[in-house]
Amino acid sequence: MSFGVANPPRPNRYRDAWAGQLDASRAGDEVRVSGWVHRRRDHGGLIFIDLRERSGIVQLVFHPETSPKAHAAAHALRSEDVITVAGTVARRSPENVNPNLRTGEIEIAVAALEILADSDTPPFPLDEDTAVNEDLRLRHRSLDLRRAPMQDAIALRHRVVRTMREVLDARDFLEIETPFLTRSTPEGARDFLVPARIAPGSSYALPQSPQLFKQLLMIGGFERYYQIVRCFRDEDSRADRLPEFTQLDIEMAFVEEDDVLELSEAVMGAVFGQAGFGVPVPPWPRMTHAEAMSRFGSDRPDTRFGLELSDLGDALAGTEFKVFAGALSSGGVVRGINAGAHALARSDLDALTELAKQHGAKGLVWAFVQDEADTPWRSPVAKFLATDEIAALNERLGARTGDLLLIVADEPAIASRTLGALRLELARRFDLVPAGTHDIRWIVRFPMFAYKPDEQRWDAEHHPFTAPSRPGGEPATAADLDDPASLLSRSYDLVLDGNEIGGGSIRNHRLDVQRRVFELIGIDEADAEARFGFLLDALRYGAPPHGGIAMGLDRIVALLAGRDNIREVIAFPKATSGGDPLTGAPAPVDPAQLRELGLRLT
RNA sequence: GGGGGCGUAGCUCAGUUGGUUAGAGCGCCGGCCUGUCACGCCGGAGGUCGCGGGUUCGAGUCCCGUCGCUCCCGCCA
Repeated sequence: MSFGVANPPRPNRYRDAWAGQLDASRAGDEVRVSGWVHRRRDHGGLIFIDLRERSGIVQLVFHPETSPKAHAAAHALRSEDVITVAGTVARRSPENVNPNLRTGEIEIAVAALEILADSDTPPFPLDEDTAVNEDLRLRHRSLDLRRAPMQDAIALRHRVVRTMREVLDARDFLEIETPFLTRSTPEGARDFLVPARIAPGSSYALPQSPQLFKQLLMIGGFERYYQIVRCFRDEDSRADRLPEFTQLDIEMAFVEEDDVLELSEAVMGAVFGQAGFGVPVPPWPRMTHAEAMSRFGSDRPDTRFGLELSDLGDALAGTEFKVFAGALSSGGVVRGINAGAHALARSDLDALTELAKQHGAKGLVWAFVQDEADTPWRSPVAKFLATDEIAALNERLGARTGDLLLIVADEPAIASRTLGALRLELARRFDLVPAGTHDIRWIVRFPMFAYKPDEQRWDAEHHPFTAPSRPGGEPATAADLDDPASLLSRSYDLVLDGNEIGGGSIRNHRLDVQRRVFELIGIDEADAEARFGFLLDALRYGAPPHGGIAMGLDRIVALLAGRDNIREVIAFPKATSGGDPLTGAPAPVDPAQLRELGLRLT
C-alpha cells in the first residue's frame, strides 16, 4: 500500500506500533501489533503469517521451541482472522530478506497470540491479482475495501480533497453548506424526489447541483465560496457517471472568465502536482468550442493523437454521388478522417460502420487509397465518384497509398460526433495515444443556445443562468438576445485526456438579461416566478457580477488513479443499474410509511 | 427506451456438430513439512450450469421469456 500513516499509534492493548512501518531500526524491540491475517505459510514446524493493517504488511514468525503456546494457536489461523500479537522485532538473515516488502528486512518473532475475531473464508481472494466480479465486490464491500487498490484509491481521494481545501483556504474561500432537501426545477436532468410528510402530494428534490444557492451566496456577499458536495441526477449511469456524484463547487464575485480559470488552474495544478500526475504546469491552453468540434468532432477532444477531421464539402461541389450531394444540398456536410495505413478486414469496417450508425449517422463511407491510375480507391463508392473528385478528396485528407479514409455525410452535428467517436475507436484499436502523455486544456466560447426543432424553441446549451456573450466575446445585453443563434456563452469546460473534468460559467447578474433568457427558452414570466422566483428576487437587490465552476471529483480521482470507472474510487458506489447491491436500495417501504406521506402505489 | 458482452464449483475460467459420471487453476478441508514470503508435497470434499418455459430419445450447449451485472447510444439544463 502506497499511502502511510504519519504518526505513531497511541499505545493500548492492541498495538504500540504500526505493523507496516517496522524496520531494521527497531530490531530487538518488543512490539505489539494487530491486524488481519493476510496469508499463512504453515510449515508444520515454523509458521509464517503475513499480518496486514492499514499501514502495510509485516511477517510474523511462530517458533515451536521458543513459544510453543503461540505456535500451537497459530495453526488455527485462517485468512482474515483478526489477531493481536506481542513479540520481538528480529532482523532477517540476508538470504531471507524480502525486497518486495517495505518491512522485508525484519519480522516479528511472536511470543503471544490472541485471536480477536475469526473470519469465515472470504467469498473472493483479497490479493490484487484476481479480477473479481464487481457485483460480488460491492455486496461484500467491507472486504473489498481491505484490498490494496481500494485502500490506495480512497486515500488518494482524501489527498485530492485535502489539497483542494488547502489551496482554496489559502485564497480566502469559505466552505459553506447548501441544502439537500430543496425544490424541484424540472429542467435538465430528472430530479430525485423526496415525498414530504408535511405536505402530502408535495416533494422535496435532491439538488442536481448547488447552482442557485451558490449564486445566492454571491449575492449574499460571501464573494468566495466552495463546497465538496454530493449532487444527484436521476439519469442512466455510465463508467464515468452515477446517479449520485461529488463535485468541488466554486463560485466567486466580481470576476470575469480569466479569474475563474486562473483560480481553477491553481487548485487543479496543485492536485495534479501532489498526485505526481504529469500534466503541463498552468496556464493551460484554451481552445474554442468551434475549433474542438471542427478538428476533433467533440467538445471534449483528446488531442494527444492526430486523425483530425477534414471538411470535404468544397471538393464535392458538383458531385453526382447522391449520398454526398443529398447531404450537401440539405444543409448537411461531408467530413472525413484519414485513419492512416492500417490493414482492416471487412468485418472491422462493418464494426466501424455499426459504430457510426450507433452515433446517428446514416452510414459510413470507407476507402483504401491505391496506387492505380484507373482505380485510385478500393471502396464500395469508388464507382460513383469522378476521378478528379477522388483526387480532390485525397488531397484534402492528405491521403497516401495504403491509407484508410473514413467519410460521413450527414447533419453537421451528427457527422462531427460520429467521426469524433470513430477517431477515438481507431486510437484504441491502434494504440495511438503515446504512453504516459497527458493533455489538459480549456474549451471556451460554447454556443449559448441550441434550437430544438421538435419543440420549436431555443434551449440553453449550458444552463439558463449562464451569461451570454456577443460573438466577439463582450457580454451580451438583453437586446442582443433578439438574435439567439449568434450568441456564445461565457462558459468553459476543463478537459483532461478527452474527459470533461470540470465546467462552469460567468452567470447572469442582471435581472433584465436573466428574464430575457427565460423568455427565450420558453419559460414565461409566471413560470419563471414560480420556479426561480427566489433567484429573480435576489437579483433585484444588487447582484455582483459573479461566476464559478464545478469539478467532477470522482472522475478526477479515477483519472489520477488510472482506473477506468468511478466506482473504483468511491467507497460505496451505486451499480450501473442505479441500485445499491450492498444495501439493496431502492427497496419497498412499509405501507405505514407511505400512508404518512399520503402516497398510494398504483 | 435501444444495442453489444457476460452469468458453469467459494473465486477466475474451459466445456467440440446436442450424447456416458460437467472439468482446470486457485481457494477450502485433512495429512506431511523448521526459512517460507502467491511456500511445497499427498489426499479429499465441493455443481439447481442465473431463473422459468419449450424443442428433442437426450439440453451447460438449440429456441422463447425473464432476472442480475457490465459497456455503449439516447438521456445527463
